[in-house]
Amino acid sequence: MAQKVTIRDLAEAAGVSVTTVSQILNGKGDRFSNDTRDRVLKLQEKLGYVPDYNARNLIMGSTQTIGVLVPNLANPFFSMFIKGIQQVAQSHHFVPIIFDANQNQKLQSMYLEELIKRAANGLIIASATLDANDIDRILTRNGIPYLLFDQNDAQIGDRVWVDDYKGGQMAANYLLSQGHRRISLLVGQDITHNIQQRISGFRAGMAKYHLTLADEMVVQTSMTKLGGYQATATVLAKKPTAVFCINDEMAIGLYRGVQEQGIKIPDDLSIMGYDDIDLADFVTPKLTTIHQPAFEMGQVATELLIERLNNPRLTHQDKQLPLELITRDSVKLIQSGIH
Amino acid sequence: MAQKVTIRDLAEAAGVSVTTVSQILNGKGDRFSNDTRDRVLKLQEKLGYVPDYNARNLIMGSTQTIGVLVPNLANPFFSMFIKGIQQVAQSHHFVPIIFDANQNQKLQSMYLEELIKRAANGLIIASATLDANDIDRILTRNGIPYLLFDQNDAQIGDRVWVDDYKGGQMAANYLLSQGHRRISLLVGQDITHNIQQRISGFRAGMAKYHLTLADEMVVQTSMTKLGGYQATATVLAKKPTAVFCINDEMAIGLYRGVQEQGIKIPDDLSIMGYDDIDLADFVTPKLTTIHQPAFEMGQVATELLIERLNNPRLTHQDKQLPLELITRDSVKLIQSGIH
DNA sequence: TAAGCTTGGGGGACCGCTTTAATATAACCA
DNA sequence: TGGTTATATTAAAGCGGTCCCCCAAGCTTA
Repeated sequence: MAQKVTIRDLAEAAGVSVTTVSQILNGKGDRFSNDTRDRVLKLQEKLGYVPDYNARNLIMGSTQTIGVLVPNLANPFFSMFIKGIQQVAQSHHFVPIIFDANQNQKLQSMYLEELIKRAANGLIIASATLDANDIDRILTRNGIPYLLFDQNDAQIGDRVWVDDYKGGQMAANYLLSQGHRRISLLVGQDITHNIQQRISGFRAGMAKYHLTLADEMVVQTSMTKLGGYQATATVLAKKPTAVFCINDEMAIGLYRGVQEQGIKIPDDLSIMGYDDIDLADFVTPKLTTIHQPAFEMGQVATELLIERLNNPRLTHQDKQLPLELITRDSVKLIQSGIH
Repeated sequence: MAQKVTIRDLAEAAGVSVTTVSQILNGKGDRFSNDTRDRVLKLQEKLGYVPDYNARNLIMGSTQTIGVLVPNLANPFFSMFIKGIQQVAQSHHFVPIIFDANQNQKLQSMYLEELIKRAANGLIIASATLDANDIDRILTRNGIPYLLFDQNDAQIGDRVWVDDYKGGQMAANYLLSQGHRRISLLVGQDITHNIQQRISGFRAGMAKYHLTLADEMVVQTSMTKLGGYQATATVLAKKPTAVFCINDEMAIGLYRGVQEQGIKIPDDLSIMGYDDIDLADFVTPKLTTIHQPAFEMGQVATELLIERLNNPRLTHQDKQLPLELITRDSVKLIQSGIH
């Protein structure tokens, strides 16, 4: 490879000073003659000069980088979330660095450090296992603005959220309106704040019907397809008429387990999910679920963060996005004596 | 935020010179007394000193960064691929910067430039729409090693691949062995080299049975679930007994379209996919497909690239990974007079 | 005609770090 | 005792940029 061309090379070639080149290339060249300006620009093209990223950032103090931490890239919800991030980051000339922390505590800390090292301007963190206060401590110490996602309890950092409590209620209402009374709840291992909200909302929804969700009706497993599948027997043992899965992935896993037993959805068992990943529309039967606007959430999260980057002394930002019940084919209307 | 702590602050606090601190922190501190070393290390912890990334890279000339370009993050195949990349990158102290080019030509070029600007040490490119020669020209001009993926025609850059030709054959063989003769092929819009191989292999497989794949039996659509779904009518119109989808995503889309018509898989129609994304095991009926080791491919790709980074004058690297037929429930054994 | 603008351009400090080469002291050996 | 070597530490030269501030020459203007 040819030796890298520096600003000094370019200056020399153009017969001007380094200052002149720098100014012109940074759009501050009004005070130079057209002649000089053209010459520099032409020569830049010709020599293929690209300002050294590190040198530039060193002095500018910004990397135009946003760090992103998600628990699982393979979950379509997060794929969409990331796509949203990428889109608006790009339009603001930021670059997202994405880490899949794999729900692994240690890895997350590592990545967090890596992002700090790399002087990310801001962070978007969707972490189940990192403690919000830990994050806050380490990040504010380093003066890095961030936005917490999927973990909205702590009143720190900015926030983009959906009303999970209401989402839980919506799910309950719908299931109950379809006549279901014996409902099982399928949840993950570590209950983040937002999930907790969903559950509470669901409970509240049942309470309105003067029903309570017995503890024995909630079963825990990992929040993946496999987790849902593995929980099949346990769920079935509860003899529910419907099960509300705390995310679509698990619902899809449960689909398989249930269908393997020859049980028909929704005739023998109704299943409801949460997230509305693209897949929900492609399984058989199509999954009834609560739609979370993952892509928009990514967009808004990034917008808020960049907003704060531009204006550090903004007060706490908070944006809520709407949830929506998507009724498809996985929940059956059953007879019910009540109501 | 407290002013960022620099190496000078730390040096002063420890009562030693900047050099000393630098050396100790970079593991070259053998020549200093234990006393000094401990003092510096302790103080680093206490002050929370993190070396400035840009300053460091400026002088070191390396960013420890690998750029990754994929066509679609939401495709589970690429999610897994990326997970593989992340894993080995991490273990070699590299950080992947991932871009989802969204099958958009312009975006891809933009991202490529961005990656060059950011002085990525090397690139892994899975691009359908960028011309291999263009990539090569721009990248070698900048002296950046790279590895092309899913586009193996060009004999440039390193290469990790599976034998798609054989994969196509395997699919054909299996379908034919199950008695299918009237087979439709569902492919994408832009046929990359590897896909072309799959198709050729498939054709060759049929040829062995003295059959030919009529052009009218191949239908094109976009390589997504939605694409598969939208192709339903066209596919059905061909009246095949089986259809081979060039990737699993399309197969799953087709599943839905077909099932909406009340057509039973595999009883009325057999469907076969390619990739073996995790989902293949969770749809109903479970999808018979050809397994591509996405995760391993990500791992190997990264290993090869890092290998080259460490040793630029390596000869062309080439690694082949095995394909595997995964028979599940979406292909039916039908009566056949032949064989 | 001297002071003051305007126009076009350059010198050089500095960003935070690594590394080379040099210095100072202590220890060892014959 | 003087020379050699080992031990412990540092001064200073950059890396490739940006930007503050100064400079020179030609024109006005009162």
